[in-house]
Amino acid sequence: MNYSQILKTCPFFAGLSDVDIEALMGIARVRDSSRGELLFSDGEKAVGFFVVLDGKVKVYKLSPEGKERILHIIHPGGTFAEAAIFADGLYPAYAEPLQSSKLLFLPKEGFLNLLMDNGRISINMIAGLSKFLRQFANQIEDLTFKDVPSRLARYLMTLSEGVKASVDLPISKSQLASNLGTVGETLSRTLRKLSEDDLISVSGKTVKILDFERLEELSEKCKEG
Amino acid sequence: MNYSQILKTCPFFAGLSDVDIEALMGIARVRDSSRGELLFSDGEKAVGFFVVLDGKVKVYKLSPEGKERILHIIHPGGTFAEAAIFADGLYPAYAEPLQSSKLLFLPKEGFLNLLMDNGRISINMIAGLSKFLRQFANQIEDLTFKDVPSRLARYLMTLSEGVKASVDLPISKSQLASNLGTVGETLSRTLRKLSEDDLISVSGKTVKILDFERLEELSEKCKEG
DNA sequence: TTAGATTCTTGACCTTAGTCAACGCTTTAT
DNA sequence: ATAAAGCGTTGACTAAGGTCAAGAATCTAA
Repeated sequence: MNYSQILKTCPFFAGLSDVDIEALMGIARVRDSSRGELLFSDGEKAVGFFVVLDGKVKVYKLSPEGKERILHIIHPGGTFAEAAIFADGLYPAYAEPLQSSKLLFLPKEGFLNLLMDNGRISINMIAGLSKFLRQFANQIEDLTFKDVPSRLARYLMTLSEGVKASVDLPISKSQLASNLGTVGETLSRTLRKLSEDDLISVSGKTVKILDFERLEELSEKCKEG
Repeated sequence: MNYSQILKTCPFFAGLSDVDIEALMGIARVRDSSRGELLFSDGEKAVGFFVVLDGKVKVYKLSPEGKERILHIIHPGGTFAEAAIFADGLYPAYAEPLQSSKLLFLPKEGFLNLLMDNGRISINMIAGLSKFLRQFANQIEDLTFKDVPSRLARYLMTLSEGVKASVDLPISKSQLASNLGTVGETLSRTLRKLSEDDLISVSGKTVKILDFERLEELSEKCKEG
């Protein structure tokens, strides 16, 4: 199987010439990793970053008491920890696969050399970081302005891309709760409430959207708006 | 007054050669802006980004009801909106000076051209974005794991750099509240509580730190930890 | 100085959502 | 098949912190 082909489909490598891709592949290592295996820890020295080829990886923080808060879920084509090799040289969080995953590891040293004289790669990297930043800004906005039902509604609308009437949650409900900044119990209750209001119907991991209009409204609504 | 000299002291331009700085100055425009003047709005097309030479600028989001949440306060030497010209080409928030400020405006077009064949500038940009990302991740962590007293304590410790016994709040208390993800009333109560516990003493904008040890402890503590 | 406008403080109240605990359902392993 | 573990649901309780409203203090301008 040709990894270069996979790479071309992912945003981070979009628009790169074959030569650039080859250069990147030259320094990359493929790594298979199974569910629950710790890829790196918060505070550990950053030696490189990852591209997800297959599977799913969660990046999360841990409170001193051991409660986890998921910052991102990375799907195939996504990258993670790319900021770490610049910011302060330490990984800023924990990372582990949610299922068996195939990863590409790009070591810091080699990558920095490539960047220095490859404008295209640099710009892609900048674009990727900018999008991340945007995502984080939205998360912060959500956490301060929106309550749980509203955040859940936004999540569902995003999943359905505004059209699909039926979506499958890509992760477990407790993981989703952590990603939405809440806990399993509250998510459970909120799903029930939205069902009772006939906005959605839930069966296992499958969520049917019954009323796009009101769900959209809810997702835009703010704390007592 | 020589702006190139100022630029050299700010992280975003650190390590650039004189030639690079001149190239940047070649495309930059100086702009004076007074308190409350809107620099750009959320959703507006991004035509460039800014460097603060003098003064202070707040970058904030507005809820539909008009409540503001400050995402950053930018001090001299800092940049803002640099991610906007990459992410989706729109400004992600509002920006306005908290006082009369001197800004440098770098137009998108010219800047992208520079980036394309200047590895050093690209890498600085990447480093800057990475640090931002780190900050945001910390904010999210704080919002989910820490309560208001703890966030305030962390803020004060950062201001005092762990040593200064007396610090002046650089912004108004309600602005600070918004930046800490709370409201004026709660900040006021929290400041009082910390005073009553003899951790600090407050008089106007001046805060004296009476007990570094316990303040540090508090800043690290989590919700019911 | 005085008036007006902000900003800050305080009290009373109320809502959201987190905690704890118990139990049901599903999945995996032996 | 049955145990064991993990995930999900539900109820009762609690507390952090937001809202509203009123008053005090501080700042600004004529």
